[in-house]
Order: sequence, then structure tokens, then C-alpha cells
Amino acid sequence: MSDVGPVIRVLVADDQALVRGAIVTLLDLEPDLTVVAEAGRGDEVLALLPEHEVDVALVDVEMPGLDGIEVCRAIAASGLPTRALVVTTFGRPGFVRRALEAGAAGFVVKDTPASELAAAVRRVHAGERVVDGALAAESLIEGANPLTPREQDVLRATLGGAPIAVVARAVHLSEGTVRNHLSSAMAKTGTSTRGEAAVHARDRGWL
Amino acid sequence: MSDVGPVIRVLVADDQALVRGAIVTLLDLEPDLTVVAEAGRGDEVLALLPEHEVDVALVDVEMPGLDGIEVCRAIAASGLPTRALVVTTFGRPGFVRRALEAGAAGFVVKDTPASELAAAVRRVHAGERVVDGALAAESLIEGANPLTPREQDVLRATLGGAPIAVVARAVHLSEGTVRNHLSSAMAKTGTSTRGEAAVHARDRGWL
DNA sequence: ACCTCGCCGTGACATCTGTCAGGGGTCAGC
DNA sequence: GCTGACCCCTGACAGATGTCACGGCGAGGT
Repeated sequence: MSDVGPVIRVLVADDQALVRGAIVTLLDLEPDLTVVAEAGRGDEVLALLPEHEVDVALVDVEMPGLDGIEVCRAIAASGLPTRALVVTTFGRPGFVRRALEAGAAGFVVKDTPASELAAAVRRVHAGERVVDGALAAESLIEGANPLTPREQDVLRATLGGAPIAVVARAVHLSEGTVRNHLSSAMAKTGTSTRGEAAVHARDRGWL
Repeated sequence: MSDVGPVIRVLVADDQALVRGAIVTLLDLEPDLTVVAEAGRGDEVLALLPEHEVDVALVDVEMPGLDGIEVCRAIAASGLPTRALVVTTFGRPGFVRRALEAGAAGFVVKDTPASELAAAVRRVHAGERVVDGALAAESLIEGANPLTPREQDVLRATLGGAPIAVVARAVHLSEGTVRNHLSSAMAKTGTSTRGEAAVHARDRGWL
């Protein structure tokens, strides 16, 4: 901590300007951290990364333009030395797994104490994997996403409460097929309604 | 601004510790503002208010324990000089109306620039009403909540995707009555499914 | 008193949904 | 080549759902 070596260069991405700004000032108070760029959209992140030599990118999961997880994937694929730390409001267990698979170096929930954020950034920069303990446990007992890709598609289209006929058109499938996918999804989620199945899957980060 | 008179005493309430902490440091940087208390739950706010002589209470809408709007109502009813400034993630038009009716002195969305938050606090403290412009307009054209209390109850119980039989038990009504309420709600929302009606109503802050 | 509106209920009907039992197709792994 | 997933479709059936027409109740308003 007393080492005044090269500071850690951080990028902060969050769609809510107020939260983003607050986090930026919070991190900028730390002597060994500098926020070198901000983004309000996922695609902005990719545009900003090359020109700022970012060490750690703090990305929110829910963002317009590009999903936080997609951003992680893109960063990993880009070959840049930047390490991604995912921040999110809701602790959907499935998100942890997906984020890590996408190449994220850490996963922090927004209701962890503010003081620990800077610590997480430092540990990620040091090469560690940082994951919220409770979430990690949950994500282990939950197991992997049991839904097949098509089932996920159908459930996503169902989230708004649309009738099956509409869902079928949206996914370019026969109504019967949609009903079968839904039936299978309901079995896997232990529910008895497409609506319940959809929210159940969403709440676990399976969509 | 150069007036170094009595500082404004602020309370910050938000369930996400990270966001709350960030906002606190953000506000504490302003020389004329002091954060004298923090709360992570709605009911905590009421317990903290009497002992801290709070000028402005910054309350999030979505909080465990007690709704942000309920908190406003309680503050107004308490007779304390505290003025409430509501902050929220989503700009549901109906929330603005309900918050103001509940006695809130202002309404700020979380994607407004961070720099304006302190300004909003000062204006609220000065006795002004602060409302996000775009939201105010929306809340006017949307008009008031067309749903009757029972329709709201039924829709709330429907949000999770539960079948009508379960909803009926949850609300202590006959299945037929539930269907009628839903039918009426669907007509008012211009939808054709209880699921659609429920999300439509939620997205407008009618629940 | 009259009317309106919200509330709760009934019964009946057409339609939508969820389930089940089939069919055929692709593709990876053994 | 066989097996096992996953994918897509069909058809049929019981049960859930949405619509309509109806009656009764109580709380306002005029």
C-alpha cells in the first residue's frame, strides 16, 4: 500500500451516470488507482480500451449496446492485457459462471461494502480471481444451466407475457414446437406455467 | 456557493452498499454538504431521522423493509423538517406522481450526471421541487393510474407467472372474480394476456 | 331517491395452453 | 454403425384462460 509504484489504470463502465460518477470519484480517492476512462454503453468500452492502456476494466452486467458478459468475451479475444471485473446489481448465480467462462477475472455484487471495491480492483490487477463468496457457493450448488439454447430463446420471448402464437412467430417456430420447448423448460425448472418458468430462469441468470 | 453558512445535513438510503458508499463519498466532497447517516433499509431511515437533524433525505425507491415511497409518506406524516429526495434506477412515470403525492420534494433518476446530484440536494433544501424534466413530461402524458386497487392486487400476484387458481387463493377471491379483474386490466392496458398486462402495469409504475 | 362506480360473484362458451405419444432430421462420441 | 442429445414438427386431449352477460352489494355524488 505504501508502494507508490505505477498506479493501476482503471476503466469504469455503467449505464447509470449517477452510479458511474460516484464509483469513479470513490476509486479516484485511492492514491494507487486512476480512472482513465468512463463508458455508459458496452460498445463504448471496446472503443476506449486501445487508447488508454487500461489495467482493470470495471463493467456492469446490464448495459445497452453490449452485454457486460459480451464485453468480457471481447476483451479476452482482443489479446489486450486488460483484466475485467464484473459488477452487477442482482446476484444471479448463473451470471458468475457465464462471466468467468467469458474470461472475467472477478465478480462483485453491488451490495458489497464500498471499501472493498478498491481492494477487489487491486487483487484483480495482481492476478487473483475475485468472486463474492456467497455467490460462488450458490453458483456451485445451482449447477450449470440445464436449458438448451432453443429453450432459452423461447423463454426469453415469453418473458413479456406474450401468447404462444406471438412467441412462435418471434422465434420462427411452429406453435406446437414452442409448446414442447416450454413444457420441457417447465419440467426442468419445476414450474407449471410458462410465465413461472421464464421468471425462474431469468432469476438464475439462465437467459 | 461561497456562503460557508450552516452545512446541509444529508441522509443517504440505498440498499446496494456499493452504490450507497459511492454516493456518500461523492456528496461528502462538497464543502456545504455533510452525510450524517446512512441506511440500507427503508425502516432504518425512520429510526435514524430523529437523532440526526437531517435536512435532506436521499431515498432509493426499491428498498427492503419499507418502500422508498412509503418512507416519504412517513417523513411527511412525522412532522419533521426533513425533505425527501427520491432516487431511482428506472424512470417509471407512475412513480413520479406517487412520490410527489407521498410528499417527496424531488425525484432524480440514476442516469442523470453525477455532478447534478449535489445541485439537486441544494435546490431541494432551498425549498424547490426538483423533478427530472423528461420524466415529468412522460408522467403528464401517461396520465394517472387507471387501475382500481383490486386490479393492482391481482396484477401484482400475477407478476410471477402464477396460474389463476393460485392468484385467487393469494388474494382471497373467487377464480371467476380474478378473471374478471384481469380481463378489465387487460382492456385498460391494451393487452391480451394477464402476463402482458402485469408487465405493462409494472413498467409504468402502476403497481 | 337516483345514478354511477367499484367490488364480488356466477355460469357458460370459445379459445388458448400444457401434456403426451408419436414422427423424422442432424451431429458428436463410442 | 449404434446411441444419445438436441432439434423440429404433427395430432389429439384435458384443463386453464379470456370474454360476456348477468345480479347483488355498498359508497359516493347530484
